[in-house]
Amino acid sequence: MNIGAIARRARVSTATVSRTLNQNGVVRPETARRVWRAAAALNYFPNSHARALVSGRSRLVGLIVSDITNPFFPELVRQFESLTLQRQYDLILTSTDYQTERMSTCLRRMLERKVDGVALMTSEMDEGLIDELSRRGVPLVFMDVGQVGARMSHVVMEYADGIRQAVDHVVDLGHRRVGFISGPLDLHSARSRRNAFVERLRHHSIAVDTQFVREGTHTAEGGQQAMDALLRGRRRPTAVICSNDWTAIGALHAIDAAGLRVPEDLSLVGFDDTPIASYTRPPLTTVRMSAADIGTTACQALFDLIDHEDHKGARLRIRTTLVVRGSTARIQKSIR
Amino acid sequence: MNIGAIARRARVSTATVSRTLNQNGVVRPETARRVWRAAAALNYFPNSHARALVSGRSRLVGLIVSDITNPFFPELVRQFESLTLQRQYDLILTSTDYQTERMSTCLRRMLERKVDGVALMTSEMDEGLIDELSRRGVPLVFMDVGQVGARMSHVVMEYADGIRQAVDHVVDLGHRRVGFISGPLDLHSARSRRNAFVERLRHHSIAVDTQFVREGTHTAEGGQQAMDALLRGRRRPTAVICSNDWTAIGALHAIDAAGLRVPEDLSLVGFDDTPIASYTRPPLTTVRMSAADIGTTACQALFDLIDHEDHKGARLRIRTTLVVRGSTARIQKSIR
DNA sequence: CGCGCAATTGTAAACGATTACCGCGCCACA
DNA sequence: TGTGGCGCGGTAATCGTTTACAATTGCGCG
Repeated sequence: MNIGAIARRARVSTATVSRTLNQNGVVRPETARRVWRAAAALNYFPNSHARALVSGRSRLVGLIVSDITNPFFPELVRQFESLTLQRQYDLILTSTDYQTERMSTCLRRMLERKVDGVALMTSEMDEGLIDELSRRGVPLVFMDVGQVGARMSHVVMEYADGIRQAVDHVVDLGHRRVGFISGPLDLHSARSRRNAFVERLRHHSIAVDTQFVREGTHTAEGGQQAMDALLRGRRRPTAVICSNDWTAIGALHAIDAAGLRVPEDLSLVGFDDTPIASYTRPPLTTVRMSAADIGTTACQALFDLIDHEDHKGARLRIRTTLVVRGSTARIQKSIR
Repeated sequence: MNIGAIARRARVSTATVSRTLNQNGVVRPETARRVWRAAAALNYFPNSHARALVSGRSRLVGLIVSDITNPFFPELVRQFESLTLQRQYDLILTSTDYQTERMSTCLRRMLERKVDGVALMTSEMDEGLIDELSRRGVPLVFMDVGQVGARMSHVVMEYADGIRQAVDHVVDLGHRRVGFISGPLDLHSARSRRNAFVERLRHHSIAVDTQFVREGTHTAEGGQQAMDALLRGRRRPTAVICSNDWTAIGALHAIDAAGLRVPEDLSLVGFDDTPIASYTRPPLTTVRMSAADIGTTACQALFDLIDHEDHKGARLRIRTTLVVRGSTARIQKSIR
């Protein structure tokens, strides 16, 4: 079931078969029909490896994320995959599981597979391999953390802006004792959110109580523990901003367990606006950062690079919006 | 940077290079060292397409799911991907988005890519292409719905058993007016859960009130609407079992909005035990069906088929466990 | 010293496509 | 009638590996 078999059956050469099937080159309609018939009869489909070998292009793109299990990613992956499918490309998905070493093997394998481009959203980086990719002219799209340059674009998430919106929101509501539960601070994205928080409080001339800034893990468990700690403190915040929705969900649990109510006793803000945010009790006020947008933007950026040899690389920004739901309210009384 | 360049640099033939790099065939240690040095110096890595072309094997496996966005899948994908990585295989991920046509194009592309195996967890099937795959001897692992045969295994989820556990649980707690919110009934998996529900009630000699059995959509929204309908009914159930966790979360919302409490006024059971289940208010009693287990099992089954030409195909069962949390309680009073 | 065998290494044919290049008719035009 | 051009289609090189088979080398032994 290769091109040769078709050629024999249609009594033409393999060159003609190729020309017909790819609709390039000129073939007499009558001949073409014979070829198509033969191909159909033999239930032929091309061998993409042979194709890739000669053309040097694989119609394969890679997507590297740190952890698909993070509820932020599925929507991103979905959009990305959907677009690659539309373009008749296939998608190789890998997760680094936050390990630089896994990142390296993934990249290396992409190199071996001659992927036409790679999009990556992780903090783990292997500079050496990234260089290698870029030296070989493989288009690269970074999300979150990365650079822009020849054959590489960067999708920048405006975390800081989102956090500013959140801070402004609770300050508007009269809160002055504002806490923050960050993600793991070895993550660039977590640090930048925390820093933005501190900065924005300063901007409002509010002293930052270091007791109010806790490190979480971007998981519900981490949020719960951090909130526990906040509630045990001598002074309590009246509003807490979380580095992501899951942290907020964990925090919600801790607050509940302490017998306090949201938003009456404590206002709570999440980040990401994952689907669950509308279904917590109360529904979560959160900073929306559309994973779908990011996926779409990144994929388009990648194909821009793939399609245009001379593309310079671009910096794309993902804006955030504050979604006010039920977990924040005007300050009513101070706690303790 | 191909095998020929290394050969020249190491002053050997390409055959020797290949033998050295693949560690098969015998090569004098001294020669091997020269080859390795040359390979390292040239920063060589093999072209997997050329390899695949000659060997006929691609070290690529496909994973087809209906919708990565369904919170049940990420954990499954993660495990699956993790195992394929361990085996030095790459993973092509595609979602069908519940469309048979997308399923077809995905399968066809896998065929073209000469994947060494495919695992699929969707209801959409293209019998013709499945036959094609199996005729070409491509190992297939079905999850949820499928068949077992030559070169194909089936990971069976014991939905019915899980539903039985759920029914028994609420019946044990004294409930007799038990409702059910199903998934979309065009899905095999949803139907089998609903049927198991009806059957098990009968087994307890409890009449099945058709008003109590509602169709949802496996989403929070669907659960909310279905629960709204249940609560508006003349008679209300005192316990409701949901076809998945998201449905239960939606239901929880509807109950909340109606001013009722879980579990005092109404017991609620979910299905899947997705991560959110422990973080709802109250924490959700649910039937655990470990997505991680499924991913692991399916991947192992797939590699069993890949590794053993003569493997007959197996039927693997995924057991369920009831996880009792706070959303179910002994019946206290009837509503209305 | 010559032979046989084992240990190495080289040569070249695959794998399945794409494509540059060439050849063959045929027609129009001078 | 010769010739240039065009439409069509075939031949064969090419992509980067693997591997069957052949060739070479070295060594032990009679």
